[in-house]
Amino acid sequence: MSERMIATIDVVLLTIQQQQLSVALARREHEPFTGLDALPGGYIHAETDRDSLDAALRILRRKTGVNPPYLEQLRTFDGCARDPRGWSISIAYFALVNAELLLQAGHPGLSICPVDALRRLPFDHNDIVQAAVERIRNKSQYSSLPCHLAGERFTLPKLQKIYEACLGETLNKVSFRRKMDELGVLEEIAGQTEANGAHRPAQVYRLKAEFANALKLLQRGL
Amino acid sequence: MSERMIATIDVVLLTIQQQQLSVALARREHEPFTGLDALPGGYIHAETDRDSLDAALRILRRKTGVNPPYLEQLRTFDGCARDPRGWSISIAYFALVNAELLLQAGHPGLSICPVDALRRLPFDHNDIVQAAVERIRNKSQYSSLPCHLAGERFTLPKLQKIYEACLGETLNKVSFRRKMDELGVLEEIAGQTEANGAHRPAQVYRLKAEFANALKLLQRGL
DNA sequence: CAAATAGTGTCTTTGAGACATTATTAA
DNA sequence: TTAATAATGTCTCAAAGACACTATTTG
Repeated sequence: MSERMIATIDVVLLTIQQQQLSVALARREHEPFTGLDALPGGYIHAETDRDSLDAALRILRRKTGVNPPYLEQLRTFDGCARDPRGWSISIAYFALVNAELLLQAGHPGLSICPVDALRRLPFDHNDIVQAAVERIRNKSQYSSLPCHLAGERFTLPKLQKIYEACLGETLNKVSFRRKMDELGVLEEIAGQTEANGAHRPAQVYRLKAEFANALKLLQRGL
Repeated sequence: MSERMIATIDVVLLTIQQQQLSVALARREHEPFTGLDALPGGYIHAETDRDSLDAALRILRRKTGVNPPYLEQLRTFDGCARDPRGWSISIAYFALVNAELLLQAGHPGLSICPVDALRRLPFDHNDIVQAAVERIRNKSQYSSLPCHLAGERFTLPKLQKIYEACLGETLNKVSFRRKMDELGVLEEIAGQTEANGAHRPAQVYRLKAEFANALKLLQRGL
């Protein structure tokens, strides 16, 4: 029946490594392109996955070992030209995780590559990564999205570096702090500071519990 | 083979009727839900559609008779619960068209319903419409998107009403005109005005040719 | 001329960025 | 004390909204 299609999931798992926005790649174990690095992906299992979000979580867990604090659908890539096996549908997802968590999982076959230094990937995976980068650039301008890259505890200077890596530009310190204050998603961990050299230590913050799995938006961007 | 799925397209075709953001519905000709109004949709044809965008255009032409000036992917709705036939994938698209063009096509079985007065639709089509409304609300704040609802020629007061219908709020006239000027997508039709009562007639504008099929974005919203 | 909406000038307020100052630490 | 970064106060400039005024039409 021609209406039945190959349906897969691909996940763009982004993280910050050495102040660079980077993407997790998994060595492919199956044909086609066996042995090459590509986005973590796999088939939807209609018997066990309730929906594609479920499938994306399962695939991420299996291929990267992490349960990301942020996961949303990116968009669907499809057509007759993107897969040598023929007409295919890939529902692409977009996930964020702290780099330490990802390295801690230490999954075999996994690598992390800065998005600006990405080589040619199989299928249309370069297009998918590009769409994810556009999405994070866009949302970083007016939301708390990059906070999910920061891990459990972080200082404002570190968070600003993360925002800057996401946006690909430096930010005004005063404006950045005003915006974080306006967003209202952070809370001070009273009394806890982080020393980082011969100078005043920085206050440590965390995401308020109610925003751990939600985004907060600004009326006006950064 | 369990990885082969039912794959369909659904299109949210939006228009403005009586200053209200409205959605085109088509009477269903096939099971399930035969005879009920639902989003125009159909199967992807792997033999003839190069990709899902192609399929969306074909389906729109067949079910509504129009070739919309704006069409983009919305997102994919999927899972075991949304279709009585079982696990399914619907790649949803989002289209804009001028109401006159749509009525001119006069396609049988087609109706137009304000999104705020929408009754219960089959499948998860209410969710899909809601996602489309969120998308247009969002993009109307900082882009030329609503211009594609305005038809060939229009005055600035009419365009402002269209933006207001999209956003669901009234706008400041001076700010709106400054933003339209800043966008730079409009051109005056020299000498052409439109009278509309016992008062000064309004200048007629059109979209510049280079923006007929493109969006222009603002740094800051309206 | 009166009434109505189109279109524009300008003032006020808000908010973003620049710059400067204070705070706190290690050497 | 010095050097370095954290944190904050404040000034300047740009842009959004409010308001008022002019323009042009019909009755």
